[in-house]
Amino acid sequence: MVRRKVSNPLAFAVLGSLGERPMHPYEISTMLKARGKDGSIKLNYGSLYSVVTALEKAGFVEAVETVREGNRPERTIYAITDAGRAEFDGWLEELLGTPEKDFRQLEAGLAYLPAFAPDRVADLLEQRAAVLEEEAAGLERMHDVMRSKGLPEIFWIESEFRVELLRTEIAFARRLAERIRTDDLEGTEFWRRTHDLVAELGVQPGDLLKDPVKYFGVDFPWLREVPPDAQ
Amino acid sequence: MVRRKVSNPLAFAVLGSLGERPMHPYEISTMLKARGKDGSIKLNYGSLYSVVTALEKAGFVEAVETVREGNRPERTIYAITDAGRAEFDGWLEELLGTPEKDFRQLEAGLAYLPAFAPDRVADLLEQRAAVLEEEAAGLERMHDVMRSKGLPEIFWIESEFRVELLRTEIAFARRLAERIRTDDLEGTEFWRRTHDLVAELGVQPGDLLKDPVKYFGVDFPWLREVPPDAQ
DNA sequence: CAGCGAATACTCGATCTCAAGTAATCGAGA
DNA sequence: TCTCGATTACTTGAGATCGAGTATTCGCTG
Repeated sequence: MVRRKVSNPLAFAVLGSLGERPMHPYEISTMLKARGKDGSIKLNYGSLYSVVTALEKAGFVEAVETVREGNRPERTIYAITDAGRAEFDGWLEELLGTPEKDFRQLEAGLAYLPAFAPDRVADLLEQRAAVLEEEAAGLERMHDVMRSKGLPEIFWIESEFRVELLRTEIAFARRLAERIRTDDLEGTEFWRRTHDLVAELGVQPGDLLKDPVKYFGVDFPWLREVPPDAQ
Repeated sequence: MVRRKVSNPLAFAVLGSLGERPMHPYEISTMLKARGKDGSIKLNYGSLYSVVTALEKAGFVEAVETVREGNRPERTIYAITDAGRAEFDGWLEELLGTPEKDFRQLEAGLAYLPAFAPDRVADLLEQRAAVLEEEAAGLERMHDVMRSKGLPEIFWIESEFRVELLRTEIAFARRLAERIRTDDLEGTEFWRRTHDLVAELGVQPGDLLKDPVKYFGVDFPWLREVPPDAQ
C-alpha cells in the first residue's frame, strides 16, 4: 500500500531485530537463523548489508558504535530510531491486515500445462508432491521438538502456516495428477489427442485448432470465445 | 535448480507465448492479459522489454521482422529459437516437478506477531481474511463464467489452485484470530500480560524476560532454550 | 602443534525490477 | 470536425537484488 523507502522484507526483519536491542548486521543474520525466521524471510548477505545502508539513509536505523576485535573486520552496531519503530509498526500492520498478491512458482507452471503431454505432467506433479511431503514432514518433526522443549506455539506459528500451505499444495498436485490420468479433468481428452497427433503426424499444435472438425471430429465452440490469437 | 540466464518468470511466459507464433512484446502482454495469465505471472512493461532483450542475447528468441504502421513506434516481432524451446521445456519441467521455496507475505508478519498486542493482531487477521474472501469469491465467479461458456477447466486450472491457497489462508487467519481471542494459542496469556505490563508500567519488553518470576509469577524454562540474545 | 574445514564478517558488481514517463493513434461524443 | 480520454507501444533511470568472492580466525583432529 504505502510506498516503502526500503521494500525488501529483509528490512522488516532488520527493524524487528533491532527493536530488541542494537546489533551489527552479521549478528542480525545469526539471530534470524537461530530463531528459524530465515524460513519465512529470505536472508541473503548481499541484501542484508545494502538493506541496512538503505535503512540508515532513510533514518530508520543509526550506527551507534563500531568495534574491532583483534584483526577481524570492523563491526558497525546499529540501533533502531523512533522513525524506524513507526515504520516497523506500519509495516507489520500491513503484512497482517492487507493481503497483497504474491505469485507462486506452481501457478506459473500450471498456466502452461498443455505444453507437455498429460502423462508427463501427471508424473511431474506427483514428483513435486513427494518432495513437498518431505519438507512438510521435516517441519512437523521440528515442531514436535519445539513442543517437547516446552516452547509456546506462537514462536513457530509462521511455520505452522507454511505446513498448511504445503499440505494444500500437495493435495492439489496429487488430485490434479489423478484427474489427468483418468481423463476426469475437462479438456484432457482433447489435450491428449493433440499431443498424440503432433507426435504421429508431425502437425503443428496451432494447425489442429484451425480445423477441429478434421482432427477431432467435433467443433469446439469455445474456440470462438478464446481464439488462439486472443486479442 | 539450473541457473537460468534469464530468471524472471515473465521470461518463461514470453517463451511460452512465442512458442505459439511470433509476436511483438506488446502483443505478448495483451495475450497474457486476455488469457488471464497475468494473474499467475507478474507482468510489468519495464520487465517485459528488458526480458525480451535478455532472451535475445541468450539466443532463446530472435527478431524476425520490424514493422511500422503509420507514425507509430516500430514493433519488433520476435520468434522462439530451438534453444528457446529447449529452455522453455526445461523450465516448465522444473516449475512443475521441483518445488522451490517461495516466501509469502503473511509468513513474514506471523514471524513478528508478539510485536503487537494480541487483540490488535486478531483484528488484523480478521480484516485480512475478509479481503481474501472477496478475492476468492471474485475468482470463483470468473470460473463460473468460463464454465458457462463451455471452456474446459484446464484453461484456468492455475486459478483454481490460487483459490485453494486463498481458502487455506482465510481458514488459517480466522482460526488463529479465534485462538488468540480465547487464549487457546499457547503463549497468548504470557504475550497479553507482557503488553499489559508494558502499557501499565512502561517497562521495556526485554526487561520482563530477565526476571519472569517477578513479573509473571512463574519461570519459563524455555527461556534458557532460546535466550533473547539467541546465539 | 600443524593443518584444515567451518564460521565470521563483510564487499562487489552484474543483473534485475519497476514506476513513471512519452508520444502517437483511435474512437466516441458534442 | 474538434476534443479528450483510452489504448497502443515502448523507454528510462534509479534503485533493488543476489550469488559469489575474500580474508580472517576459531576449533578440532591426528
